[in-house]
Amino acid sequence: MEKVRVRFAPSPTGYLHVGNARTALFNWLFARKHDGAYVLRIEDTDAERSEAQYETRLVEDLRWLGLDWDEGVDVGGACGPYRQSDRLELYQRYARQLLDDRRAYYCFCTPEEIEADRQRLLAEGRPPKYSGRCRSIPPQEAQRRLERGEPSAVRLRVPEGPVRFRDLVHGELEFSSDVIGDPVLLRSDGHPAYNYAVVIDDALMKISHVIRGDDHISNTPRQILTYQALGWTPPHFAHLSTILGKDHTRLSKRHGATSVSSFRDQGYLPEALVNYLALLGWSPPEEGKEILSLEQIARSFELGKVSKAAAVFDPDKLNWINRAYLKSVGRARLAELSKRYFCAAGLLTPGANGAVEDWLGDVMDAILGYLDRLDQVVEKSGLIFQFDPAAFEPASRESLASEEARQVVEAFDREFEQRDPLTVEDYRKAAQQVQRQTGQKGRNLFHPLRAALTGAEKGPELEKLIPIFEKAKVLPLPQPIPGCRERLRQALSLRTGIRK
RNA sequence: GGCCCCAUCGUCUAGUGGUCUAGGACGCCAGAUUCUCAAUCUGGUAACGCGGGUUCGAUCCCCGCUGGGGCUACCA
Repeated sequence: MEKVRVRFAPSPTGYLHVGNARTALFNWLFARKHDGAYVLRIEDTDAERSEAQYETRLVEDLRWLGLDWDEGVDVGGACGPYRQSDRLELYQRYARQLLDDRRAYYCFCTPEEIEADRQRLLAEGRPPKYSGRCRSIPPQEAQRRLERGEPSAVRLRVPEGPVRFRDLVHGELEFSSDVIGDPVLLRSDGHPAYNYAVVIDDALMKISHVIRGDDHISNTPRQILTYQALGWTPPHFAHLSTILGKDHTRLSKRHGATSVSSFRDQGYLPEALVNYLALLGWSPPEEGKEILSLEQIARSFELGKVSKAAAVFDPDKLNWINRAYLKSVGRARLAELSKRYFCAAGLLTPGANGAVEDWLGDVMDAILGYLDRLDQVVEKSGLIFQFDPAAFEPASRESLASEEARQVVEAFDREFEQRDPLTVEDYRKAAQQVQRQTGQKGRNLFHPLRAALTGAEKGPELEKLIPIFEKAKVLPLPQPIPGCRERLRQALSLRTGIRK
């Protein structure tokens, strides 16, 4: 079997979008599955819209996702250059060949003429294809006009007859060539048109399978015709369905953040994003097992099993997958990853030391169950970083106002006094003591303690919170966090205040 | 307008001419657990767009319709 070579060929006209990321992913998976090569090519022939900074972002985003490439921009390779703007002479060379073979011709039509033709055809209710006006200009005349400096484009002479191809996800596809006007190969500024450049690049880079978005289906016949005119064998094609937003229109900024970098900023893990994207249009062979690594997915990936229908992007499912990964990454990495969010909120200093990071691990462990994304850490850890009896929830104030609750809290305070800092074991012993002393148990025992410690009715387990509060006492934090006894004392004085 | 693509629970999907009383996952609901909430576990809810064919029999094959999406550039 021929060597599998696939490519991802984005144009650097903006940030990497999740839709494109999925295309990149499926190419990567296919290459991995077949032990082939994955090429990254930059399609920057549209100088007006392309920007170098976007290429850098693209490379960063792809790397972050873990979709490494074997050849291409940034890594080099045998089929370079990998940036279309560096391949201009190649496009010229093959255009000349096509011209010499009379498979292509010079077109001197002005943009105004073409637009006028288009409008007329449209008005007549006919397909707006190129008229073919310059098709039969004799070579000598074309040469003369060229020498006179007349601006000209190069067009492919499209032959009669249908164009057929077999798409790896859609099956047999057929197009009538009489709706295809002679496409421009080279623009009058000498730059190649997209549909021409891809052909030259894919052929020269020996791409075996072109896997791309299904918005390219109708471009495919043109490209196949170009391969044929050059006497080359077209690659295999596979067209992936579009990703839609909740309203079933193409996923775009209107649906919120859609760039890969924005997902990173929100605190999605790359393995989660990529896992979710793979599930959009492809399903794992084993039912019920959807949390899979790139390697696991690559092993069972098949283009033929990819869905033809457009898929709606579902943030809920992405969140579920992200939660699954957040739970599995381990406290050290979690602390490391969450640091930037705490720093941004001023709760931590960037140079935080090992003890602080270790403590942060405890914090993350406590709030993990509440997180979809890492950018929620500050919000979800509010009751750890903020302690203000004046801001206690009304329900907590109320429950602390009872005599029973006051006794429980005071008893805890006495028990805690003997240990500093308090450990989970100390706390457990204290709870037993308090239970014995006050006769309170269960909810009546723990709830007043929770209310006094956090001022809230709900939150992480006390066994997790207590060591966090205690350890925080000695940490160099920008905003000090009171320990348990301090909290109890303040809560008790608050209650007294209310009574008066 | 023309051409093209697509159509199973709310969403992602499995599935095949009869075994489908249509499977899984997310979501949602309920129960279990817990000091509380979250997490977790268990259970439940929910779909073959419509109309014609073909066939002994269609979710699965064909046609039409409807709906959605795309292309229709000297953009990519």
